[in-house]
Amino acid sequence: MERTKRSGRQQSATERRRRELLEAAERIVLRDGPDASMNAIAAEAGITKPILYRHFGDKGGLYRALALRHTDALLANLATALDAPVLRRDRVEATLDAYLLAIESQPQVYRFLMHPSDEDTGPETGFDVGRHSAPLLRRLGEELAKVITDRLDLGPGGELTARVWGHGIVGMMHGAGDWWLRERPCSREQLVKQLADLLWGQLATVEDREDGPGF
Amino acid sequence: MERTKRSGRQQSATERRRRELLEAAERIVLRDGPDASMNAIAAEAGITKPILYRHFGDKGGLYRALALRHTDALLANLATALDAPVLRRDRVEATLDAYLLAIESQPQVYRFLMHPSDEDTGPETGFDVGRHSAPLLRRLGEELAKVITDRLDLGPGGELTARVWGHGIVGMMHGAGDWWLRERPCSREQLVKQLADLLWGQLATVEDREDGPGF
DNA sequence: CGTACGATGTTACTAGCGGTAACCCGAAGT
DNA sequence: ACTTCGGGTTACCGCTAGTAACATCGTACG
Repeated sequence: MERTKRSGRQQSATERRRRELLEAAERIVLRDGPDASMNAIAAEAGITKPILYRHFGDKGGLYRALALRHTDALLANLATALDAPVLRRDRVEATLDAYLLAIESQPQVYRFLMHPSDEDTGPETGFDVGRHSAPLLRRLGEELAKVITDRLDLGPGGELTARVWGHGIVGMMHGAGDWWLRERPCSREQLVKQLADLLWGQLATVEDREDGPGF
Repeated sequence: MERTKRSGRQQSATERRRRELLEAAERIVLRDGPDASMNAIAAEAGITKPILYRHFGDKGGLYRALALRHTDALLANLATALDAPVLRRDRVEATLDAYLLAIESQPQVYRFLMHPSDEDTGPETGFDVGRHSAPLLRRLGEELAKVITDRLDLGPGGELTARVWGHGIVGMMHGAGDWWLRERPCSREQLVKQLADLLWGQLATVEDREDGPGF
């Protein structure tokens, strides 16, 4: 059992190597998009394919490892925005802005995270059909649901409401952000304001058009 | 230029054939998911690959043709729900319900439409980077934006607001629907009600928890 | 009637992908 | 000295999307 010295050194070495490989992979993914090939990644790292497979198992494993870092970073950002001690409206706007700033400043990372072709979530029980992508969105939704549950008094059944709202708001953020990133129809501040207005019930209070068949 | 007779007959024949091929493709896609191979589709149709390529150009073309039908059908459904002469809240709920009913009753079609691996949108000008999937969501968002613009009096800059809201609401519907379809945490009616509440500004009016650091 | 055309269909192939088996080598441990 | 083991390579498998070349049948036209 006296392998701590060697084993420890080895482990740190392999982890360093792993990080190097991940950085090379990131460079290639940023250059070639989500369909970067293992050959290209291996070449960028100065090695050949089997090493990648030894480290990450399969392509999904590499992509998951690669995604985890950015996912964690983004989640941390959003968590701080969500914890700011300000008015609720300001907090919501800050969170939206943090997300949009992230996807705006690194659109290639965003596209990679959101559309990882498809990977399976491993040997999961149940759910035999139809697993696809975007575990990030699920994590975001659950995280937001937790915050909502903690902060708001939603009464009985509030936990369900919080989860619905969490995933709904995240979906809204994602959908609008995706469209905005592609078309750039306005500034980030404007987008944040419009979305916050929507969440603040403007859709319900705005008047009908006078000329149309208003209902 | 007198080829109308033959040409017409031929065209109808080829279109019939095309429909047959599409139906075979649909059967396979429904069975094998979005990564159905061209070989499998051709085999199901009783032919071989090159014919598929003659009819649809490439795999993206086949998938686009296949997606178009369902997309149109879904859009038509939502349009009728969106045009119902009832209160705005009821109309919103009906639209949400129509969407959720569609994805609930045909989840495989839904997954195929939403995650078509990745296809390029053809020789499009501009947008050299980052095209991915889900043109359906964009169409939905734009359609909803049109309805909002037509119906609501949003004042100056209202067109932008309508588009933001359209894509935001569609994103909310999509995100929540995707999560709901996977976890089935509640009935469709409950989900619709919660989402409509969210759009009706409940997030802004609900009270803080008394025990937490409410802001 | 013959013939040229056009659409339908096939076989056989290329190029590249993810993934793997077999082997190689140099540095540590006893 | 000799074994063990992790990092690395070559060469391969099975599969995919996509294509070139060839065969076949029906129909329009001289």
